[in-house]
Amino acid sequence: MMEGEPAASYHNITMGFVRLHKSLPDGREQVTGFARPGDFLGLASEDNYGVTATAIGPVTLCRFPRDRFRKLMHALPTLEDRLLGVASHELVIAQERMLLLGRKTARERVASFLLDLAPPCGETGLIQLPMTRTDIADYLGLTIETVSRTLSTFRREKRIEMKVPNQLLLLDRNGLTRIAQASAL
Amino acid sequence: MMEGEPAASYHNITMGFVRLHKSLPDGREQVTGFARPGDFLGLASEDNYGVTATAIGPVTLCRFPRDRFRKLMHALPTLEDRLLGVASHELVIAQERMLLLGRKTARERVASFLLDLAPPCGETGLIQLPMTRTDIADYLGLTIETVSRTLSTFRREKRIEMKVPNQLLLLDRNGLTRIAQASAL
DNA sequence: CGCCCGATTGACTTAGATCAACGTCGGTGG
DNA sequence: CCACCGACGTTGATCTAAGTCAATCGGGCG
Repeated sequence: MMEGEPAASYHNITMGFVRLHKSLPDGREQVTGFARPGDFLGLASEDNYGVTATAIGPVTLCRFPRDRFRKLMHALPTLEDRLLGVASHELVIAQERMLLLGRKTARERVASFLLDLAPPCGETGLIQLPMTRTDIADYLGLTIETVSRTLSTFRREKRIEMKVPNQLLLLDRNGLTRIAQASAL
Repeated sequence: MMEGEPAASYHNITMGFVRLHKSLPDGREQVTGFARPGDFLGLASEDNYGVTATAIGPVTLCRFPRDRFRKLMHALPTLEDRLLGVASHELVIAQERMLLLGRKTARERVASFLLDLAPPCGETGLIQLPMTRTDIADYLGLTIETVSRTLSTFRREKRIEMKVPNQLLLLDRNGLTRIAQASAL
């Protein structure tokens, strides 16, 4: 699924991770979101896709041809209802990201990012990062260097632990929450 | 309608302009969008509103209590269909804004903003700005000074004309389009 | 073993923010 | 009627957060 291409299908991820992104002619990239198993792709499309989807590692997904899916949707009002709910939720998330991209500092962005990843990890605070530093940077509107430096700072401050680059442990969730919300120092 | 408040109603603007925004505890603001007559408010809500709506000047709107509206929606599948379409469109716009906020320069942002305002003005290119420089800055993730300076630059470059601060004329739509898309200088 | 790719760290640069002064206009009251 | 005031906008000087450029590290793979 590629930005600008006719939106022929909806998809549902069954395994793996997908990066959704848009780009500028000169190569600058903005990751608009990451999709995890269970996520539904294609809602943010009109006649053409608005973003490009790229697999991060191996992915399996379930494809629904657009016309057939729309018929199904009309036959099952509950489904359409559900989709409207999903779309509303995505809009709320999108607005939160505008606040992050438009007004937060690098430190606040990275803290917000870590906390967004936290829920699925429950109490343990152990986070697997399926994406590279480049993906994170393009997601947060920063450079890989700034992401790396900020993570190092959090490590020095004992807010996170990171033995390997793509697996980390939240040590100070409260502190990170304060930083993410920009509540006074 | 205020960020975090229970989402009690949907609204349809019949007159005037509304600013939708989120803010950080220390006062930093991000305008997530402006709404014009005909626009529908409340789609981007779950149980609570995700943004605050503030009137820019006098506004009249049509209020739909949430429960009643949802009943109506279930009775009229065409309406729900329409709303899903609106939500998809909003998502596409939101993604475009993430690209702008995350990756575009000040110059590119202001050019994009001007072009977004252009359509309703047709060929003439005469744009009425209902919002202040502060609103524009908070919309584009910039400061008022940068917005003002960039507009002055465009004026010096004969791309726009601006006799009074809130009314301007597009002189070089092609040039602005090139700038907005970041297509080589 | 050596290569390559991703991540980290350091030195330096810069776009845009901040701080500050000034201009302009519309409203208010003397 | 016009002098004052406050809000909004513009412009200039300076500062800084984050970007760029560059060197180094480290782990997986052929």
